[in-house]
Amino acid sequence: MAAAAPAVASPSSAGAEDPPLAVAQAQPPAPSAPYLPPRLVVDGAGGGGGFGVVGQPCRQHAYSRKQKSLGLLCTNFVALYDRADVESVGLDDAARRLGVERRRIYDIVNVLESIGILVRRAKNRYTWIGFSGVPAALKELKERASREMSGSMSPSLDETSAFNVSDDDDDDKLDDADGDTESEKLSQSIDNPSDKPDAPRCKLRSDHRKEKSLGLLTQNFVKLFLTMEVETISLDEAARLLLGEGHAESNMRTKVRRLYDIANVLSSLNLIEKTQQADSRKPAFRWLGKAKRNEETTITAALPPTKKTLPSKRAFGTDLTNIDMKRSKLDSTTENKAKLTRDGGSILKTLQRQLGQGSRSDFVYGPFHPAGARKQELDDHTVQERERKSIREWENLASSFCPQYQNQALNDLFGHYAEAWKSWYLDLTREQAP
DNA sequence: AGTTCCCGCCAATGT
DNA sequence: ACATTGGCGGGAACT
Repeated sequence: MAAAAPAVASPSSAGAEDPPLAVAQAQPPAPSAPYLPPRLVVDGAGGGGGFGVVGQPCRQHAYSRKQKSLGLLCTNFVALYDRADVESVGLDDAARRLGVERRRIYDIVNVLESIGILVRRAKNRYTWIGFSGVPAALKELKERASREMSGSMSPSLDETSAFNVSDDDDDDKLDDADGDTESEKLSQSIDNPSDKPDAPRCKLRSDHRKEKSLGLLTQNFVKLFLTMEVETISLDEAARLLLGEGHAESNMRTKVRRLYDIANVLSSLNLIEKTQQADSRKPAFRWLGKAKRNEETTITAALPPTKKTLPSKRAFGTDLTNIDMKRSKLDSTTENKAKLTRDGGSILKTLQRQLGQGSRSDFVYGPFHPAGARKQELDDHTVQERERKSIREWENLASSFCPQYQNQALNDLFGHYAEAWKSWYLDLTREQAP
């Protein structure tokens, strides 16, 4: 069953009343092409240091997993749906538009939901909340975390004595008034495999699944950042912490794999950033969503506002599709994508216009791993300052970045995103420091 | 050689 | 029974 291209067998291709996401849909002038993805984001990639100039798919690529990365997909996903007029997201629609298989969408959606950006409404249907939902979700997570932590736990020591993968959690969905989705939660309590002999009935058997869900893992991962004071965690540590001590090696490996996935999307959302552990050169992640302990009362949004670079020109990553290409398959049709690349700008244009074009927003929301830039930076002045400084980096980056792929679409979000953050901060401060 | 992590099989779940 | 969801880990791309 080679499911090469995403089956186009979709009833509502044109979507009679599909959401107006079609912003970037510019009928590709290729009626002959089988499915032809609308756009693609061609991340600089350039592997091996060839990302010299902007969006220009270096000659024919081979495969490049970077173009298929979850992070990129997430970026595109957000760019595609984060609009004022979007309220519903259909899985099939997303998959089709982004040119990926369904499975991938589930990954994205699951973590986005755990962060409050989405809520499941029904089968195949999600409601788009947007970044404005993040603060509340994080707050919730933090509270829950500290709550469950205060119980019986020694400082700086492992938590739950769970032997299995089970861990904390007391989930309770995203706040939000009104009775929305089935606020399923359940505090499982898996234990020995050989079930409980005389357990009345609170067994919750088969809920193992949920415990290992990406969404939960994401929340727990985030909790780590929100609670611990160390501001850089390696996936190894995270896995170790999230898993009990009961290491399983193979278990760890799997967990780490998942964490990579999560980290990638969180990175694309700019909630975390990849760095190196203070002293040990080990790669690790740092939380960017400022929310830890009491910090200055300033609202310093998670993303450094300052800097209004944005060269006014160049508008890249506008594509919303991940090319479809099998792992190791040099397809000659590859050259097609080159063509697709240009023409970008539609969304951007639109956005700019509705944003009051011209750099009104200060800062490029998503300089996701600007490949070269970041690397160089690290290399340059070996990052050592363990604390703050992230801001600095941003500025730095902002002024020296190579805009390959800057998703301007997100600029717009920044507005209410910051706003949300702000209120969140005040809220927090008020409540924990009367 | 080690790290990162995409891909998609196929088992739970849902309808 | 068919459709959705989504663990899970092999193994390839990328350091």
